[in-house]
Order: sequence, then C-alpha cells, then structure tokens
Amino acid sequence: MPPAIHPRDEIIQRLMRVIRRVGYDGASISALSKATGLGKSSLYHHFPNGKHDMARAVLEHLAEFLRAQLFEPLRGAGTPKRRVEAMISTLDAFYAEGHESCVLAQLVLGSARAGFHAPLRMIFSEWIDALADLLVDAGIARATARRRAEDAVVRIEGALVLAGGLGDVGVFARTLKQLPATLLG
Amino acid sequence: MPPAIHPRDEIIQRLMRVIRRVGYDGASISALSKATGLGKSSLYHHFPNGKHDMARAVLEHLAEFLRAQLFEPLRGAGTPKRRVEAMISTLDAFYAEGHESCVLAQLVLGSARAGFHAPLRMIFSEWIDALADLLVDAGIARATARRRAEDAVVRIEGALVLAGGLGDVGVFARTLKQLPATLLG
DNA sequence: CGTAGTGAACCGAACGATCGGTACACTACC
DNA sequence: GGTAGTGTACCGATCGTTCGGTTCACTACG
Repeated sequence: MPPAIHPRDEIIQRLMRVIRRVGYDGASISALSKATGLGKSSLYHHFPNGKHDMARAVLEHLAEFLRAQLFEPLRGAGTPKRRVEAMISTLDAFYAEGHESCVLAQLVLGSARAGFHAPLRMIFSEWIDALADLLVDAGIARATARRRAEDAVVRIEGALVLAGGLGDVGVFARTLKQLPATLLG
Repeated sequence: MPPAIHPRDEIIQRLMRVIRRVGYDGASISALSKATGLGKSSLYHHFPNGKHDMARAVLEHLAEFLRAQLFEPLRGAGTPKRRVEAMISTLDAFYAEGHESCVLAQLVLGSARAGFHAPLRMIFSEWIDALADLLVDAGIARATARRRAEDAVVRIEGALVLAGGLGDVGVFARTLKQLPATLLG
C-alpha cells in the first residue's frame, strides 16, 4: 500500500464537515476544495459527477457510520436501556452536544433534496427500524414501538434545529436525557 | 387606496414561498424576482439591503403571522385543549399537512444563519413562552410546563424534517395528533 | 539492466453561466 | 414638478465545471 496522504474516508469526512455547517447550497466547490486540501480538479477526479457526487458520498459514508455506531449497537448486547443510552452518548458526541447541525436535515432542506431522496429515506427508515426492533425486544407491542421510535428520531432532529434556532444547546441535552424514559415508557 | 397590485405583504409572502422551499442559499435573486413578478431593481427598491433584507422581512412577517395566528390564540379563550387544537389546525394548514418545510429551519440551517440569530431566537422563545403559559393556565407547574412546551416545538420542527426525509407526511400528521396528550398530560 | 509506456492523482487557469447588486432613464400618479 | 416604482443594461465576483498538463509509482518489454 502506498502512503495515501488523502484516504477517501478522510476526504469525505472533511466534505461532511462543510456540508453539515452551511448546507448543500452553501457549500461552494472552492470551500470544499479548501476544506479537503485538494484542488478543484482533484475533487472532480475523485467525484466525477461533481458536487452532487460529493454529497452522495457523504451520505453513504454517514449511512455506514450510523449503521456501525448506532443501528448495530441498538441490536447488540446489554439491556434495552443500556443500548438506548449507548446510542444517546454516540449522538451527543457526533452532534458535539448540539453545536453541530445534522447533515441529513441539511440535505432534506437543500434545493437539491430531490437528488438525495432515496438515500435519505433509507437512512431514516433504518434508524426507526433499529429503534423499533429494540423496543419490541424490550417487550413493547410492535405498533407502539414503531410510533415511539419514529417519535424519538423526530425529537432528535427537532432538538438540533431548535438548538440552532435558540442558540442554546440546552434543549438538545434535555431532549437526549429524557429519551430513554420516552422510549421505554 | 390605489390599486396597489403588489402590496408589500403579498411580495413578502411570495418571497417566503421560495425561501421555505429551497432555503436562503438556494433562493437566488432572479428566482425571487420571478416569484414576486418584480424586476430586480424593484426588489432592491423595496429591500435596499438586498437578499438579507428580504429574508429579514420574511422573518418579521412570519413573526407577526405567528403572533396573530398562533401565540395570541394560545392565550385566548376556550379550554386549554381547545386552544392547543386550534394551534394544531393552524399549523397543519400552514405547513400544508407536512408538505411544506419550515422557514425557520431553513434560516437556522442556511449559511447566513448568523445574520438571523436574534429574530430566530425571538420567535422560538415566544412560541415556547406562549405554550408554557397555556400549560400553566391549565394547572401545570411552571417548570414542567416549560419543558413540555419546548418539547412540543421540538417535535413540530423534527416532524417536518422527518416528513421531508421520509417523503411521507404521515409522521407530521401523527406528531400533531398526539400533541394535545403530550402537552396536557 | 534500462527505458518506454501507462494510469492514477494532482494541479492552476480558464470556461460560460449565474451570482448579488448597481446605475440610470423612464413612466405613473400625486 | 416631484417622487414612488419600474425596466434595461450593466458591474465585478463567484458559481460549478472542464481543460491542458505535470508528477510519480508501476509495468512491459528490449
């Protein structure tokens, strides 16, 4: 293996850092170029279809991250409460206690949302499914479990929006804190 | 009153329609010009500071709308449950049952969010305050009321994001439906 | 061995289009 | 006449994208 100063994952993570902060429309190629340390044409070498490809890659990368760090642990070992708490602390770190906004929300709201419809729906669905399965595991009826799982994701996304809008991350902390009780009854 | 083909409110509403769909960064001046039927120079006549002024005006217009249509009714007559239900049906209409996204969220997430920090915080705060006051009115302890009010706004914003992400407005409908129970216990 | 060739990774300069914004003359109505 | 509102033409900057070209590790072949 050659030195590989710029592993693809590292590039994508830097793209994500920009997009999650300023959104798809707000992320210019030159900004993405600066953030990655790659020239514009080098970016096009890695992502032949341009900006859309970059965001797509970010979305795929995020999906893998979520599967490994959130969805799988939800299905893993430990009591349901423990597993929910693990998810919460992962979320708290990923969103920097509410200071960072959500890439998913950025792409849902951007002007190019139509182009990301499928992967976005996939990610949200998997998230809800993983949570619902956990609740079923905890002895909660399937229908109730789904409703609560959906509600949990709703709250997380909403808390991030509100934290940004109020300029106060307290609402995100409070929302995360009361998640276990809301989910598990 | 002269014919006034383009009353200011009508202009601002059309600006809002664009911004709420594609966000601040995605809303180009030419798109805003087309949407309002006004030439660029006319737009700059009405909003001397350009795009930022337009979004600012949209935000002020929205604040007035929310005060008149949401916050005041929350403090008005009728049982607390009735007042909550009135808010919900207004929200359902305003967001077209979940098909339209939230202007506030768009401005919170856009790259120019710093410029709208104050009015955004104001609106969210007023909303939470109005809801909390209603709950106190319904006999709920102040601290609990605030937490629940905050949670309600969190859910509304989150449900709009998720409705867009899933491409299914069902989640918005379900969230609104269970709001009265969540708020009033 | 050497050396010609290959392809992946990279780059800055430049493209046409559009960006947000301005200048100014004109019209409509007081 | 004055002034609010408008249309046209235009500005420099930046947009996303493409171009021409360089570097360099590696392979094929004499």
